[in-house]
Amino acid sequence: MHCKQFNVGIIERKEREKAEMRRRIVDVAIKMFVEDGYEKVSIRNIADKIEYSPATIYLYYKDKDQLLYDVQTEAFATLATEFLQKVNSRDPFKRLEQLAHAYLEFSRNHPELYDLMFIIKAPMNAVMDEEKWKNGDPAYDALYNLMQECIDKKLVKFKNATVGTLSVWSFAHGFISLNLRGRCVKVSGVSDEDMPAVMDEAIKEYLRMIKA
Amino acid sequence: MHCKQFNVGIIERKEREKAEMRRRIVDVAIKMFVEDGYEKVSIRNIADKIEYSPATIYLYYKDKDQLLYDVQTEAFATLATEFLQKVNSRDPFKRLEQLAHAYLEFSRNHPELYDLMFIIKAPMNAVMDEEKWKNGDPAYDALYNLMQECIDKKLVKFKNATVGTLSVWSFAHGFISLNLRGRCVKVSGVSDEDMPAVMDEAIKEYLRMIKA
DNA sequence: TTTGGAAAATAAACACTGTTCAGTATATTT
DNA sequence: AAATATACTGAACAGTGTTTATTTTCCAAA
Repeated sequence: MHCKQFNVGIIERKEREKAEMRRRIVDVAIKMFVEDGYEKVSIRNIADKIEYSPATIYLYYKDKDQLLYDVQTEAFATLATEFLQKVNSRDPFKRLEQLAHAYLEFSRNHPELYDLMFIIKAPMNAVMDEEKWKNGDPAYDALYNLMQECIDKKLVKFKNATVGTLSVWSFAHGFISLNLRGRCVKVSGVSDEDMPAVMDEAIKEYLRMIKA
Repeated sequence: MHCKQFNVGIIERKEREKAEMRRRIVDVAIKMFVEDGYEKVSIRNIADKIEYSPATIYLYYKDKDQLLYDVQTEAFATLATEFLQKVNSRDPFKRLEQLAHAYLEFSRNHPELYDLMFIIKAPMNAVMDEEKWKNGDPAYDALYNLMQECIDKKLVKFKNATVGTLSVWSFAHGFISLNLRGRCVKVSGVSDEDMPAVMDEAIKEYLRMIKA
């Protein structure tokens, strides 16, 4: 109970080491996601790769959901980077098209990350009911602000930015998730190779329709 | 190797009993899905409820995926029934609206079934890569044929029935699945109670947009 | 420099999961 | 009644997330 910690340098190093360990865990987890798929990501597998005991992970994360939440954070950071790179047009509506295209491309290049970000339940269990889910904010806000600008400049038919944002997002997510889960190809008769083209056409058509 | 079964009545009864047992298993499984959620549906839980050993279930189903596939079949039958009841207008475009509404309503009344039908991976593992997924066909065809009729009568903007069908379906599924997975409410600022209204409005707006 | 105590890591266990298999009980045929 | 085929199950295997008691490591005071 008595205060016995005097060396500030050491507690700082300890905190640094704690953060480094969390980084190591998340890095391995995200790598396993991308390389081996969601199924292979177990606490024991992660522990094996970082050469620690499974119990050690629980010294750094309360449970698996909390860990997956941090992995999700990382995945959203990747998406944000790609948005910044690819959404750069002067014309707001063109930026909307670029954003949609970047979103689709991300889902194709990182399907396992997309899963974790938008489909899988687990990481959301780490978010308590009262508090807010912050991971999705930058990506959502990027679309929302763009939508608001398009509405203000009368470039789209939407009157309400929230409805417009959710509509565009849902349209893209619907296609992507149905496809990722094998519901799309296996029922529509569209071949696996042609699916991306169909999706591109549908998105293009949709964006043409919402244009004012 | 020699043919030793002579009593046809008995083998017929055996087949009947086998079918009855499969029914009992599927019925309990679907009941557990609806009542307790996907998470609680384990082979052991099902076995407990039907008062048989877990190993017995494997005499009737190769694995859990095959069982979930049969549960999915049942769920799609429920959806088909609701379609038949609620999609009855003379006007094809109105039928399209009715279909969309019925789809949304189904997802709200049976979220766990919706999950199994359109989101969860497992039941699709039972479908081999070469063969077709038949469960979704009646529902997909209902929308597809309706879409084709609307195109033929120039009631919608779509030129291609497949693109039109997948677009409408994806739009609805996107909203529903983002919402079911807690991605929608926790990022948009829309309250949990207002979400259905926002979805209804968005769908209404979309249907207005695709109208020729 | 040795000792006392805090902090970090772990082995082992618990309660689950899907699945398999050897062995038992039941039903049918010979 | 004996032999055989069918139906069923207990126990085990290999895996999961998680907890706890124990050991190892590390740092500060005596």
